[in-house]
Amino acid sequence: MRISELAERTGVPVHTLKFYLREGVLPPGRATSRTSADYGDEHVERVRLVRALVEHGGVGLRGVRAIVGALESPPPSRHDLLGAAAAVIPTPAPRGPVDPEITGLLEELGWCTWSGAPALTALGDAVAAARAAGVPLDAATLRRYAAGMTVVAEADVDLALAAQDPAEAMRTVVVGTVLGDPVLVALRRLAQEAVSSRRQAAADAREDA
Amino acid sequence: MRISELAERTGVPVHTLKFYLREGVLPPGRATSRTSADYGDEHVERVRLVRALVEHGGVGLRGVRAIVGALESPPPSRHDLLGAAAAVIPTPAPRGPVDPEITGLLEELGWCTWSGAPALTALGDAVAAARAAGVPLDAATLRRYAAGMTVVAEADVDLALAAQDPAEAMRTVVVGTVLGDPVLVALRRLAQEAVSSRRQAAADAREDA
DNA sequence: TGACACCGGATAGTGCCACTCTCCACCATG
DNA sequence: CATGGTGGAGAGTGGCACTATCCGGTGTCA
Repeated sequence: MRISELAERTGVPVHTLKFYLREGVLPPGRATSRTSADYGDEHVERVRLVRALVEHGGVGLRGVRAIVGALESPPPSRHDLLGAAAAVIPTPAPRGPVDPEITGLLEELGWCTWSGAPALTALGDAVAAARAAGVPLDAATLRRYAAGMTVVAEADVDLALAAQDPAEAMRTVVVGTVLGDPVLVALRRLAQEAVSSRRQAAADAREDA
Repeated sequence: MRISELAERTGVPVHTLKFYLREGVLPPGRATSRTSADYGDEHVERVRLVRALVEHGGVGLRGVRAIVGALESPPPSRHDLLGAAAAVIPTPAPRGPVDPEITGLLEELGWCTWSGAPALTALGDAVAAARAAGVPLDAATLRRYAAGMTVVAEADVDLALAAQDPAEAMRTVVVGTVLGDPVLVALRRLAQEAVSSRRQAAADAREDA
């Protein structure tokens, strides 16, 4: 198909598609002449991926470029998969040292991670920011958070293991992680409401009794 | 203290503080003369809150203004607290209708939420985006996600109930929700790694046997 | 064959937003 | 009295995703 049809099918303006081509997040089509190229279903899929990452994942085009680059050359073995995925998932720049309390907590959980891992510094910074803003985020709460995220991570790993080939597993891990975050955030809001109203109902029942 | 000392204590440039004053996210100090004002510890706290929300919460100044406005006039009763908090927490604009599968899932969980709630549409859009990007996000996985987030939400509600006064509870809910998101995201990454390596170890052990 | 829209490619411009700088009159402090 | 910080307002900066303009070439239909 031509670029105009690609635009029509994806709902993305032609200008933006050209921009994506220039930025290297959309591979060029098979050139049929000097001034026209042929795009296939894989381009439609790619455009949808890019849009989802940008709009819902909050990923910049630099991050998208890294992700699609990794998806195009997936690691051969399942073992490196998670490392390769972690290397490609955009993470906030580290802002400060990690509180020893955090590393202690992770050790206690048996989550031995290489000190300096992006997710570790991100955790340290996020906890420090929350506390600086006045949230009483104690170790007990963090442990409960960790328990909840373990449930989530089990589901994540199962989803990745269900993939047929390494390329699909890679896509599931990377894209599922990035686009799964907003899903989890929304579920957290809904769960807060549900838990709160359940507690309220229980309190009312006690009051009536 | 004067604005320069406020800048020094918070590490935020004077120009930025003036900007925050203009944008209404930082209340003016007590004027001691026509060209000088006095700032207190509450200003230091507020600046730290604003920085945390902007830098780590990814909240824009418009959202920060809404949040600090709500924190200054907290609801009197605990009952409205969650509603008031939900109204103030920035949510992505709804992009499309919610898949009936999602609403069915929530009903099944007993999370009866007003159709059209921001968190509900956000969930629908996030799931739709993930699926459009090729992530096989099935209902079973969503159920597991919901289970994990229930654990998180229980911790959230307990944290809010531990607050002394409604104002502190409000701050804990709103700020804890916004700044808790990056904490959870980081924990998810670490949990994925931990779960994956645990599974790997188990598989190796089976192989050796 | 010729008109014409469309194609690719490159350059420049837009809008948003958080921040930063400039300028000014004024006052506190040495 | 001189200096420099202060409050206040406007304009400028930089990053980034996108959008518009322009160009020569080309497929297509009359």
